[in-house]
Amino acid sequence: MPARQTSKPQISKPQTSKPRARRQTPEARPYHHGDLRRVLIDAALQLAAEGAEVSVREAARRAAVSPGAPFRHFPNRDALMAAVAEEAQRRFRAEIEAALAEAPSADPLARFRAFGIAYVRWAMRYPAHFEIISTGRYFAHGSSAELTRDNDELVALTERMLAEAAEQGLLRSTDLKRILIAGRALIYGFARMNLDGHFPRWGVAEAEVERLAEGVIDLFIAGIGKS
Amino acid sequence: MPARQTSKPQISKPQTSKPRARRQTPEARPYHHGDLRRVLIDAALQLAAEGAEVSVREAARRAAVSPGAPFRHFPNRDALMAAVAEEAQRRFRAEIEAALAEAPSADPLARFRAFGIAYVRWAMRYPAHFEIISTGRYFAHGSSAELTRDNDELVALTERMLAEAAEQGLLRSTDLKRILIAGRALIYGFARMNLDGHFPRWGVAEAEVERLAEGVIDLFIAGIGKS
DNA sequence: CTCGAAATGTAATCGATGATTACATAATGG
DNA sequence: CCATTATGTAATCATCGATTACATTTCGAG
Repeated sequence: MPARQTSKPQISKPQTSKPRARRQTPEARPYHHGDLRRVLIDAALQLAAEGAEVSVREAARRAAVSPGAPFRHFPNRDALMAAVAEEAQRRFRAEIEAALAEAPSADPLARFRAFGIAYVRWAMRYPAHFEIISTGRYFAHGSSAELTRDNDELVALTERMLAEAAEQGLLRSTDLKRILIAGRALIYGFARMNLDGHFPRWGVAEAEVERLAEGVIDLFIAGIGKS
Repeated sequence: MPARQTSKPQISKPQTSKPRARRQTPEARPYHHGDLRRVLIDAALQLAAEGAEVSVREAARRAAVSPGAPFRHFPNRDALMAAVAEEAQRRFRAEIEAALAEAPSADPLARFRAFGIAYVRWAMRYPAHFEIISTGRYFAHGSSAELTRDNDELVALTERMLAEAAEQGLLRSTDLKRILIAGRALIYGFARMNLDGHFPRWGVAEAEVERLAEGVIDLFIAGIGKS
């Protein structure tokens, strides 16, 4: 994958076509490139999805733009990564909520189960994106209000499910915080074990993972349930 | 932290003292530096502990050696990281086993508890080291036989504890694999949530973490236990 | 409509990094 | 004692994130 031509003359871009690019939304945007910011985020997102290192230069390259251009839209690499994380988190949350929309609203523990399964599935399907939103290793996590908000709402979601379960007398223990953290640790830990490549060492085959996730979550729910 | 002088004349090293450095072990080692390999690993380990980026050059700098020297001992950066991981894993395993040596050998679930707590504590105390040995993001995890072996033995350790618990009729379920993975996911997930900075978002204070870990593990054990 | 200010992109450059190479030197062992 | 070999140095490359000076396009006020 290395050995990328560095002396490529950059094509110099004839710039003849592209008539005008009238704006369509009330928010106005189109400048030179059209919407470099958006394109850069998508490029970075795809870069991550490909398992490649996400570099500002490579994103710029894919947007057919000079290496300095991205810095007009992001003060530094971390800011780009934060934007990428926001986008990923938005998609993540949307998928979780879609899964919950199909779950029986009456049974809080069934909803918890659906949440956990959707969580693990998304992490399996978009490992690089999950990595970005979950570790804060690529940028300062608190730097994005949107990210924090999205995350907090997901936390509140599971909190409500457990509170409801407690109200309905479904739980053995009343220490909701402990149950909440344990449940999340289980789900997060399972997703990460898969992501971090632990499962081969545990004799768990790729095809088995999803079913195992269900089993593990069921075990947990049975453990906290009454009787 | 940047702006490090690049034109530093490197001191040219008088090299007068250091009489001979007779070898002591049957394995022979002392060449020029003494034991650059060892020193580089320690430097990298400390670099990680300081939260800094681990770079080959910086490790070389700390060993007072030229930037190319490390490559005589490691074919590339990843190989250095693998050696660092081996060292970290060795220490990790030693601490886990020390903790288990103090646990009651008769009660397998108590041993499991002790294992989990020691695991989380080590991860809290040496976050960068834990990160290195647990993610495989810094090098190809399967590339080190020693690392694989150490890890497998830790897996086998918990496996045995659960098998014993099952023999003594302490468990509700007979699906040991499921319980094993769930337990590990819980412990690993908890450690990672702490490492990845999730807990502030969950309203968990730093000082609270260790006690919460115990609670969460107890909750799990109660969940899988009979009655 | 026009023209200047602001937004956006380019080109060149900097220091740092991982990696490779040619060369120097010190240790080992026949 | 000396040649082989292990070890380290110096120089060099390409890539990266970042900054700066400069060019060009867009927009809006008059």
